Amino acid sequence: VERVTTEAASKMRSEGRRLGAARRQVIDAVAAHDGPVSAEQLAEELPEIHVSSIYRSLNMLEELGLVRHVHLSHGPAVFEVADRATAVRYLVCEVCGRAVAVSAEVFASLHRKIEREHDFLLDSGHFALSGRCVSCERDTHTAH
Amino acid sequence: VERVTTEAASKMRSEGRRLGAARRQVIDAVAAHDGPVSAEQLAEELPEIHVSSIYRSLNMLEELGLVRHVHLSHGPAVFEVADRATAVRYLVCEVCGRAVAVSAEVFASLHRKIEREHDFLLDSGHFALSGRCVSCERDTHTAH
DNA sequence: CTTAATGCAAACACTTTGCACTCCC
DNA sequence: GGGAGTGCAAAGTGTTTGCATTAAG
Repeated sequence: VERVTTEAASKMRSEGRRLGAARRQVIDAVAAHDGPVSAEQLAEELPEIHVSSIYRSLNMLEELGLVRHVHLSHGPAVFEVADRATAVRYLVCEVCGRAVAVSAEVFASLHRKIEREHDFLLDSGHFALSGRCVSCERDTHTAH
Repeated sequence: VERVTTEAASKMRSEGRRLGAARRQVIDAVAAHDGPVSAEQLAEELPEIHVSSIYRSLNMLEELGLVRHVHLSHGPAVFEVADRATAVRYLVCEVCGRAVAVSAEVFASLHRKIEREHDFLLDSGHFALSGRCVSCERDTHTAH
């Protein structure tokens, strides 16, 4: 959590970037969450920082490779620290909206298969995988 | 192509829906494409139909299960006839933006694995999978 | 003739941008 | 004190909605 902020600071300095109030607080806030956060949520948590600065900070942090955004479904993108984002994939239920994180390793053999058969290197983390929890699926069937 | 329109007409009638100009033309246009189309593309092809009617038609066709929309990346959703949409998955290159369709069967074992290990029924078609063509990957490496 | 479908304009959600001001280095 | 960072307002996409009008059944 603290490490992220320090790493961010040095990366930014080494690129001639400065570390203003918005940036510092956005990094800290993203790192403080254990799951992904939307820009709007961050704006609520940091009332003195303007939304546009939050977006700008997130974008620059993403360029530096410290943060990544994921699309869980329709609705806003969500951000999280890069190393967590690369370790995890999200399954989002279309019915209840819940997002469950699963290890990226679950996709390893699919990656290999697609690289072999389609000359394509999958980045299966950028968009969540949608579907339905078995429990929601059951509910829609009994409800018919 | 013709079959889709006929099927649509009967499904709609059986739900007390009417078949106006916009709907008929939207169905035909979607069916005429062999790949996915955005609402805006359809609006260009059908200048006498207003965009909002195109969206309304697409949404209702989706409710009837005749059409599905897919998110290829950022940018607008794209629509295609339901049976094609369920047979195919898209791999979208983050660099060149090209979308390649691959058989849904490629994902069959992943589906089973995720159902078994996470009680989750994957609908791997709603969002495209992003990544990079091997050729684009090569280019970004040599260009650094 | 009744009520669903359409066109149009306005609203909406999310994100980016231009510009003046601020404050980090 | 010079230029990157910030706030604010405004614009930009992509999509939906309210309402008066048209037309399908």
